Amino acid sequence: MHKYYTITELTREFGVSTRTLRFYEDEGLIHPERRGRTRLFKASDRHLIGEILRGRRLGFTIAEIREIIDIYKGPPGEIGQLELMMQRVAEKRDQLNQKRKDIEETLSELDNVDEACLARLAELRVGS
Amino acid sequence: MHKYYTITELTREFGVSTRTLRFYEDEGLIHPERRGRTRLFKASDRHLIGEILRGRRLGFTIAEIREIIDIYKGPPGEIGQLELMMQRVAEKRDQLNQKRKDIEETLSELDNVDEACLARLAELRVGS
DNA sequence: CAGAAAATTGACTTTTACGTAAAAGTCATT
DNA sequence: AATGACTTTTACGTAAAAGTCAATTTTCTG
Repeated sequence: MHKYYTITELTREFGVSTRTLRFYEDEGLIHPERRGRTRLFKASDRHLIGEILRGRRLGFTIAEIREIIDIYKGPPGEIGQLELMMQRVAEKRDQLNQKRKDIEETLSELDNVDEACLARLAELRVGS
Repeated sequence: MHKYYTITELTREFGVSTRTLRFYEDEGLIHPERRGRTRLFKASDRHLIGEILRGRRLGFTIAEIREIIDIYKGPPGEIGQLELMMQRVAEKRDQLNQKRKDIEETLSELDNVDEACLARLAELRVGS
């Protein structure tokens, strides 16, 4: 039961252009099958595109996204490789924690602005 | 008690180039004073640079960072303006919540990878 | 099987966010 | 007065990440 997706189905679903998906293929991030010259995307490709775009929303570059994808590809066999991989995981985790902290800070400042707006509105309604 | 910062003091503190800070000035994000032609940065400028770079780490464009900064500039007086501002705050909050969700998902996948690595390492040590 | 609709490649363009180099001006020390 | 560390403006350059356009296939549909 292989359901294949066409490129435009996916562009519609994810809100990106065909050019973008082809670009990701050129960059080696995805490897859709071919029937003739036409690309056929499987569920796993679709899933991967989701992860790529998630990385993009977080401001990661293509190179960084590639690193993350490589990590997902599953643990290798050899001990040295495993330790290196765990180190890379730790680095990515640090980056993400930094971003999360940045988000919390920004959100809390937005909260302040919001409260200030509400307070000012209340004043205006009473008729300061 | 005006302590001024020079441009290179700030580049060192924040790990950016002078070009970057001048660029942010060109873009109207910061407005350092001048003594002659030389820029003098105050504590408030320094603080603002911190917020700009925080936005940058989160993958916001200069235009988006400008929007956020404009929001911080404090609530305006008029009712219509206030409502518009609260709307913009809500939009930014949505963006940030999306990013936070993206982060949580990515972190949890990294956790899986990490566990898989640990499991594999344990196997290897026992001697599979 | 024709014709429309969709997909392909390739080349060129655009936008963003700075980098870099040139040519001076500023300032504190020696 | 000279050195050295900074700083300025102006201007052109560049890498990343697509967008756009044109010319062809390919595939789907009636």
